[in-house]
Parts: sequence; C-alpha cells; structure tokens
Amino acid sequence: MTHHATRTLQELGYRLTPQRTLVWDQLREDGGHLTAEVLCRRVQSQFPHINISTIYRTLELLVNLGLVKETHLGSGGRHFEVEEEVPHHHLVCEKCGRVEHVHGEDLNGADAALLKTRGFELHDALLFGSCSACATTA
Amino acid sequence: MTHHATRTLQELGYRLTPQRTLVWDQLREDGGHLTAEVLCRRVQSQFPHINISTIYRTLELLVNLGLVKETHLGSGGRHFEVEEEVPHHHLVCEKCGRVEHVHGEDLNGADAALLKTRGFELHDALLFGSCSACATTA
DNA sequence: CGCCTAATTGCAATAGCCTTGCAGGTGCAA
DNA sequence: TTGCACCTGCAAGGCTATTGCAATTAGGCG
Repeated sequence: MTHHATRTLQELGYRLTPQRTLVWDQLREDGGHLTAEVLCRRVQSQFPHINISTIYRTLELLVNLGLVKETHLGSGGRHFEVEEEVPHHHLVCEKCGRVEHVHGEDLNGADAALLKTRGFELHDALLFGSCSACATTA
Repeated sequence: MTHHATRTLQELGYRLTPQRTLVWDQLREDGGHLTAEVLCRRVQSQFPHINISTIYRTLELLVNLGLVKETHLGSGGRHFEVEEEVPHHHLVCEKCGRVEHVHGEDLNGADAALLKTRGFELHDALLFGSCSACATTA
C-alpha cells in the first residue's frame, strides 16, 4: 500500500488490515475499472480467505475517504478505480467495451458552454460511442 | 397508444395487448425517465393485474424495436424513456437527481474534438454535475 | 360472429448483486 | 503483552431482474 493511503487510513483511526492493503494494491496495480467481484477474485489469489462482503465494506470506506472513485460505466454494474489527482472523464466504447480517460480540456470547452447556457456545473462525463478501432471497422 | 407505435408493433406481427398499450402510454405521458418499478405502479393504477415481469418483457420488446431507449443515469438503476427522433444527451444533477436533456450542439463541438483527437465517435453523453438550482445553493 | 392457435401473460421460482447481523478474530495503543 | 474496539467471515436476507410453465387471449380465418 502506498504511503499516502496508509497514512490516510491510520491518521483517521482506521486499522491497516491485510484485506484493506490488498484491495488497495489491486486497485492501484490494475489502474483500470474493477468490479467488486473481479477485485475479490484477484485478491483471493493472494489471500484466499477474504470474503466479498469485506471487499464491499473496504470499497465503501475507500470511497468515503476519497481514495477510490465509484463509476457507472453504463452497464448497470458498479466499477471502482483509484481516485486520480487530475479529474478525468470516461470514454466507453459501446462495441468493445474499452474504457479510455479524457481530461476536461479535451472536451473543447463543453463544460464552460453548459455552465453558460444551462447554469450546469459539469463534474463528470460518461461518453458512450465507438472507439477508434471499432469505428473504422464498422 | 400512438398510431406510430401501434403500427410498428402490428406490422411486425406482435400483438397489441392492453398491457403493451398501457406501458407505452405511460412512457409517453411521463416524458421522463421511468424505472420498471415506477412504471409498473403507474400502469397498475389503471390495470391492477399487470405483473412486473410483463413490464420488463414489454420494455425489452420496445427497446429492441427502437421505440424506447434504456438509459443508465449513474445510480446503477435502469431507466426507460421514449426514443426521441432528435438524439439528446443527459445532464444529471448529483445533488437533486434532476435530469435534463441537451442536444449535441450545446456541447460546443466536443464531439468533433473527440473524433479528431481520439478517433472517438460520440453517440451518447451522460453528464454529471450540479444543476443551476443546486449550484447556486451550494 | 365464434373458433382456433400461437403469442402473451401472470405467477412463482430463481439468479445476481449487494447489504447486514452477529460471533469470533485481530490491529494497535498503552 | 494485554485489552478492547474495530474488523472480518459467514450466513441470512433484500432488492432487482429473469425464466419456466400453465393459463389466458389477440386476432386471423372460416
């Protein structure tokens, strides 16, 4: 577990258990968007006894502490990823399921436009479409 | 049921049952984004015997025929709305849950920018943030 | 108009995913 | 090392969605 996360947990009075450490490490290592179930299977390869309910409780904790972010990628399922310092949006390919990250400036000022025309303050965009590979194939 | 939907169903050999008619009518009347459960309760006020499984089967049919669109509004739940002729994107307020529609041109060319920089062809955007009412209150 | 048949429905059982209560285990401060 | 409050594993339960099946019914046909 990274120093950062370790300290955050301990400073706030939470215990540093192997389960929490492994969940965090897997999320970091993967770098992508894991479901609770997949995460559980990965952690179990190193710590077979861990239970799915612990995964959910740990994820809830990490989300509340701002260390992990829960995202819904359109399928109805919940995905979890390490909270990045620079916020980003998601491009989800509806054909192959690939997920890419884009930053605010790649949206061509759509956020500013929405604020101006609708008074809507954009935090998070989930963009569905065809990725470059799938668009050219189609 | 509107002439349009009636004909689509019948021309394709599907039966025009009161259950299907009522589901469609409720979706049209509401105009918004209904969950299967809420839709079921509304239909039941006119047709008490209808079962939730019929709601799901009808929604599946209407979605497959392109008459209804399924949207995931971030909460993990499934919502259904009448498929509009002009495609639109969704603004979802993370505080009050309100959903607004925006059209492509309100995104300030973000779609073109994504296509150019990433080769990503945008179909559908789900935009989370604070609506005008909630942003000013916060 | 009534019959016939395959499509459709209601019901109950089931599947997935997630949460919760509780008893036992364990990090960690002293 | 000890103690206890926090955590975890387990099993039960909840909620949403799906499915198998028998009963019902829309709608074509005579």
